[in-house]
Amino acid sequence: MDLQKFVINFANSYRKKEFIVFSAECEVTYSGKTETKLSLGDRVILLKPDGSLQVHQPTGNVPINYVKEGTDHNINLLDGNRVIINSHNIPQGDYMQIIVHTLHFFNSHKTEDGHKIQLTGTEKDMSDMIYENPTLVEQGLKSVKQEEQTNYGFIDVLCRDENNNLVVIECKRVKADFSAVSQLRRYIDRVKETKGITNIRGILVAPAITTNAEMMLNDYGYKFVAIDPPRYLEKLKKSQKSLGEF
Amino acid sequence: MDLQKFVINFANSYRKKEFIVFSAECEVTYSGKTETKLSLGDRVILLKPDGSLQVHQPTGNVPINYVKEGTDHNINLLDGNRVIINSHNIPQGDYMQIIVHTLHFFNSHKTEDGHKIQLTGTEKDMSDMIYENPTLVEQGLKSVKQEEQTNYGFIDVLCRDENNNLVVIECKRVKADFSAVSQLRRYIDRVKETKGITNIRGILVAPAITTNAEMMLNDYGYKFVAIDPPRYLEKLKKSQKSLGEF
DNA sequence: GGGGAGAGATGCCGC
DNA sequence: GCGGCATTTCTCCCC
Repeated sequence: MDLQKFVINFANSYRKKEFIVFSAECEVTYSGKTETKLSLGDRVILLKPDGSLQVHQPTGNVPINYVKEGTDHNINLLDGNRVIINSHNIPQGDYMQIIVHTLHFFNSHKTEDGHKIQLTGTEKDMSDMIYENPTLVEQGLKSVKQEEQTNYGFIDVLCRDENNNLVVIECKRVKADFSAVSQLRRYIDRVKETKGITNIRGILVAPAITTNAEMMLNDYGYKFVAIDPPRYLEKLKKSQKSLGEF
Repeated sequence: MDLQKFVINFANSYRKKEFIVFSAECEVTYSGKTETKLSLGDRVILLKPDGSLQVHQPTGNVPINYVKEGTDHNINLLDGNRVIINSHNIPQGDYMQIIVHTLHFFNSHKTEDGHKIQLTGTEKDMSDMIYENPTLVEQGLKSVKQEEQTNYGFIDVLCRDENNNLVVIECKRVKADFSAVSQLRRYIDRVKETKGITNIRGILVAPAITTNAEMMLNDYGYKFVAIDPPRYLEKLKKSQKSLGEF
């Protein structure tokens, strides 16, 4: 497909809100939240029906450049042998420019997909599990409230221990770091202040914790309990079962 | 292209490490860090030369499903009218399965792109600007050190004020929130402890701060100074200039 | 490779 | 829309 035909096809497909996919040797500049410049190379470009556009290099999980949904796009022949695509998103303050030198392929088509993804094994699942069964965390623990709102953010799970101390529990589905400990401390500070109580404990629940974060946690007098998110428990059970079967 | 030809072309292109792009009505399941299920719909799929694969719905800036670089892929006819692609990444513990019902288009090609993106206007640029010119933040401020390491993380800029107090400065390139305040507090706590001093102040520098975060900041006795990242300053100057010209 | 923190983070939900 | 926060975050840098 020559560049003139590319311009016409692109414009038609864009007007019809089709999913446009093409590959080209191109340069990209972006101006908005920052300024970026990407010199000539081969990239695959997706322009979705919602107006979002992504530029993909041959490596990496994320687009090297992009504009969000609701962006307006404009295509023109720049001279005999180049094409320029200007993309504006006024509310976002974003502007992107692609200069196409060579087109490798072009495709566009109507798409139908109303489905949402179903996902399990999130932090919320972990919080639910602990709220339902707080003794997983500590003997004698009783759940009080989930997602308790404070002015300093919300607490994953609030419990009482067997000595009737309030216990603030913060869950992380991956290895806990400094910011998790800071978050826990922030909630405890706030509860101490608003409820005017001092017999309050903090527990950080995660599959693991970094060494330094654990030291900080200990400095603050809080506790770490290692628990995997629900999905990992299932996986573990299955693998143990399989091992048994062999 | 019929499904049998799709399987053959896919396998050939994959072996040659070409950039594969296709669109299909398909189902996707993923098992790894979580478990996901996505039922039948139209998606565009990218398989890059590095082994990473992404599934894109017609909307959104990010892939709905993906596996990272270094993943192994396997394609087969499932029965007369479906194709199954199995993707494994053993080190990551990831497994993905795509069942293709209808193929909309297929393309693959060699790509060349060794270029890295150039980017300006980051938090580091902001930190540099403040280190070079600390009086932007406060009259009489003198820079001491950039990226001072503490056991609780590193400090963006360390200064002394005109009364010889140590001043810890934390920069954010976007509106500051609770976690920025928590971060500042963590560093100050640590400096107080390790250096055994109490005449230490905290300043949070950002273009803006949320109301609640500012209350928390005030509770802790720290200070907020509104400064835009370098690029925004330029932008502001330009827009003021333009206004003057009209 | 782990730890720590930024990112043009993105996306989701709540108010 | 802002706020608060998780994310299969991803990416980079430093130890």
